Amino acid sequence: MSRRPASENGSQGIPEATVARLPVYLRTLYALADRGIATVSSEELASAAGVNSAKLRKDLSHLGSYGTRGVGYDVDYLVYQVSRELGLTQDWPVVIVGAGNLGRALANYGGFASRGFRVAALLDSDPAVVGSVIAGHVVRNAGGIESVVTRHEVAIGVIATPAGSAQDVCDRLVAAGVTSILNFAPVVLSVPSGVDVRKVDLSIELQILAFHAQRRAVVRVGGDAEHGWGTRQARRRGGLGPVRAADMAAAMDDGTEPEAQAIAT
Amino acid sequence: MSRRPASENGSQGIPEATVARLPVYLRTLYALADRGIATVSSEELASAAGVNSAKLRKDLSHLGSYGTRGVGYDVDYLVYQVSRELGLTQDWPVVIVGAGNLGRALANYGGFASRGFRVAALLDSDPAVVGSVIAGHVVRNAGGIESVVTRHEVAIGVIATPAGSAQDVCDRLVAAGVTSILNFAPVVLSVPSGVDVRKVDLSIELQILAFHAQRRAVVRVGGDAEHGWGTRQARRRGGLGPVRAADMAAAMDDGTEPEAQAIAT
DNA sequence: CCGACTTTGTGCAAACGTTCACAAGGGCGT
DNA sequence: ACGCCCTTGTGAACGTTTGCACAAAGTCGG
Repeated sequence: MSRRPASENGSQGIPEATVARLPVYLRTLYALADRGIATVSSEELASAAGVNSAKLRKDLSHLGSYGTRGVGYDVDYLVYQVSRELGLTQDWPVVIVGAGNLGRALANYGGFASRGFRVAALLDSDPAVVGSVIAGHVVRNAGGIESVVTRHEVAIGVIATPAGSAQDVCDRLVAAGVTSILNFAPVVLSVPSGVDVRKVDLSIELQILAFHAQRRAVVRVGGDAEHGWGTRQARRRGGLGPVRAADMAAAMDDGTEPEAQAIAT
Repeated sequence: MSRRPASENGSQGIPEATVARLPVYLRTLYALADRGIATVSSEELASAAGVNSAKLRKDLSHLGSYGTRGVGYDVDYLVYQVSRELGLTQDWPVVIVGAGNLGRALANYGGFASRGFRVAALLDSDPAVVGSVIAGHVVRNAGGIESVVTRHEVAIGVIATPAGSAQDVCDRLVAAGVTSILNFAPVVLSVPSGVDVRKVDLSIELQILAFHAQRRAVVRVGGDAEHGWGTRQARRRGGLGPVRAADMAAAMDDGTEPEAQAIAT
């Protein structure tokens, strides 16, 4: 993710963990405003945002002193301050590369446009898709990445291609001047420093859930003692050979397959 | 996210940060195996997975001692160990609620089935969609959540509904016995303890990218010195009413940052 | 069989994030 | 004008995560 050393955070510089929560606060604030609520305490806002109130206050304190003691925070005012801090008071043109299932869903996604993000172009390399219209956008040939990025001064690119093309597309986006990338392809992208990559990976999230679900199941059924060949010490094997075949057979036959993605296209 | 206190981690119990990286290692390992590589060092694997090697080794050490000093890790064997730790040696039936753009994209997503996850059912409440076939699944009425969950012993639910229905759907999934939820709707779900929720939110990711992109732009153009009305002390206003409009106007037309100064206090 | 070389696994310290608990500050009723 | 009550903002303690640096442990050539 191109982590910036926090040392660079002289006096400005909001902790990364805080930045990641600001959008949640913002959304929550919008919801409150919609319900006609003008003022909110840290306790209320925190509970609506699903965090604890001390954390919320510390997070907001990084933006400045925008609350009123004994009263709380003015909703509209805070909306504005958080938006400004996140850079949402300006317009962000975005290119989406890959117009498969996912790219289409993204282009149609309403929340996309709702916070200052605007789809500048939707690109794909498949001739069968190029030229079709999706969510009001004519799908352009992926060959045009450079010209679209330059002409619209796009800073944010979304990669919704299959894994195989992702690094290529990424390189071209970066070469064209994109410095922020949201990657949906299940690969680790390598980018020069100064470029920010965030990834969204359904499969990873499911695997994390599976881990916890499994742990719950094991605890419920078997207690937390170790049993079978799972014990760490017992697992140590002398050489690298004999045991492996059995292990692998067990692993293979459950339908697990290697990569082979094709999210889109 | 229902965070478990790490104190509960006796000798087993893998740090959350490690769990979140295991799927990335796993994917990387599969890619290596596909290229016919049988053995890999922590340095190589780490660089392919985009982390540093000390972190990788520490992460893997939580699963056991599965490497060979002077040699590295056997790829197939490690694949199996990581899979087992994540609970991917068993089959996980998943229900997807919401068959809109996103739900459809998810149902079609190849990577979904590739790691032991299987779509048990696809549900929607819209009569116009119910009955249609998507990715080989007949869309069922959302009223059938309970029976589907019970019959297939579903532990993982995916919410791909609009924000407004998400909490309802979530409550019903939980009541039916689902303990792990992957939420794509832009709301904070509230669940009883013991239930695990992970969220995926495109809009949040974009906003985080926007924050960094903006920061880069500001630094490049304006330097990091403080200027204008930004100082915190100066920011303090008397009441909540009168000054606000002016502040906002000022903030609007001067595109620069009020941040930038000593947190000292 | 030995010694040189490679790579793992881990103790430790520093960085980072979270939470508690409370002083400082501001509104509001009297 | 005063004092009570409420809520913010933050110092300090604690827990978690990262990364360095190196001893332990294994391989491999001779």
